[in-house]
Amino acid sequence: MVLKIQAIQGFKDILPGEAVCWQHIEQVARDVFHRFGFSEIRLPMMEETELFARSIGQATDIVEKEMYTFADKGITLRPEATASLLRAFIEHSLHLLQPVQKLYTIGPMFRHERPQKGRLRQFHQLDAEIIGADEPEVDAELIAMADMILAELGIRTNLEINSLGCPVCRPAFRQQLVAYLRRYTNELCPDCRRRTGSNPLRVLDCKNRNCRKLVADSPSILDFLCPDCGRHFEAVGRSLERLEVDFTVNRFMVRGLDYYTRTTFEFIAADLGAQSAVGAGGRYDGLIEQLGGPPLSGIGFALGMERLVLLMQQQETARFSPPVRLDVFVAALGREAAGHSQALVHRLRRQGLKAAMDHGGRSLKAQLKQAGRFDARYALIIGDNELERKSAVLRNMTDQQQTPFPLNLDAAEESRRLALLIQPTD
RNA sequence: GUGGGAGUAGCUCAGCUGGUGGCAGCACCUGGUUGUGGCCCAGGAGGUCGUGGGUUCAAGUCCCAUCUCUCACCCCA
Repeated sequence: MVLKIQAIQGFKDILPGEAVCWQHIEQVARDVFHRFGFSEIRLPMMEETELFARSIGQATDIVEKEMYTFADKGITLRPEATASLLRAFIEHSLHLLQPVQKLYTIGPMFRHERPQKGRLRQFHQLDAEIIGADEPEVDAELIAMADMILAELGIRTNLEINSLGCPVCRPAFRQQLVAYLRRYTNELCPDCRRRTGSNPLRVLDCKNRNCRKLVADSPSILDFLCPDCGRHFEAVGRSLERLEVDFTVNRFMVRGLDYYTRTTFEFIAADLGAQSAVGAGGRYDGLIEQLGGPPLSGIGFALGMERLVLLMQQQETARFSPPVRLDVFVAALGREAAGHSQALVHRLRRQGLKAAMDHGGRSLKAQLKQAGRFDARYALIIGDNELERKSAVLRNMTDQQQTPFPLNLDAAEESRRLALLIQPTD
């Protein structure tokens, strides 16, 4: 070996065994999205750097130090999906097509963070957004959709919701909170001392025990909500109850991105280590206008696919069906039989069957072993003997029953007969 | 960016206080069955013990450096 090349830090291969889990998750998610009337939108993975700076927030860690930016070209690998989606929404004036747009997108995001459990530098999200509606019932419906995806994957989580208020009421709260924190500056952890100045809301969800204790008696954002925000938050709760979605209100929950307003929520999972949020989102009224679009409000969420996979592997309730089995494995013995088999396998595939064979000229024993590895339902054994006698052996791999299969037909008829005999399940 | 833990076969790992790399398990290949998978039995293949330096008669084992992985802080899906 000249030089050992491996995947770069924080980037991971998803091997076949795990990929079936990913396929399952995507399939379930798409199905639920479609049930809720969402349409897929596919977006580029790079945008002008400016887009993220303006949406996520200039002062956030993401923009400040975690973005993969090609400085000379002024472009950046997207660290999240919402900004790109809104850019596309605005660019193509999608609001003119219908007043309320429900969109979802699935794909990789990039952040230059230190990898740990449930956190990678390239990670994947299921992202959904509702644009053009600000009714609290819409918030509830979107949250209920995420809840349904998790439920159908068999993943157990706790849903926490909060309201971050709006530009009318948040400044007053922020001011009061800072005033409160200033009184305890000496007792706060160093990080929180820093946060008090830069992002005081972040102190509310500090993990430090002492900070938690101090913050327990801090002013509550919920007491500061303006009448509109207060009514909105109450209604979201009532609506979630109608939809039978369990939740708890957590006034200490804050979100990292600057654009969030009003409703925010997180789906928390045990078994995920420190990165316990498997999904999260919130409302972002005002953001679209801020990006140069029409004055429309919006709300969205993202589910972390790596975290979903982790939970699927760890929670016994989360299961998915194994990969589909091969319908038939053709075991050929001898050159002539191999040629005949290859043509047959090809015709079977044209008919929609999952068929395979081995081209190594290996022993029957080895070939049947391989059929077993494919979890083939049937094996068709064709040797030069069989060609001569015009009769192959069809072996049911489950019950080991073997029946003769006539080879004295024309090619098309032969594959049709076989297809009929083994009755593929899908 | 800051800490802790770990790197021995494709995978999971033994290897005690330095003394020849493991009949180890799984997986793989071959044979037991002149052409019949899974179970069993026998055999085989597979390693510069992450890398570089040092101590020593002798290093997988001790020391230093470095790389990688991992968990946590931070941040967040």
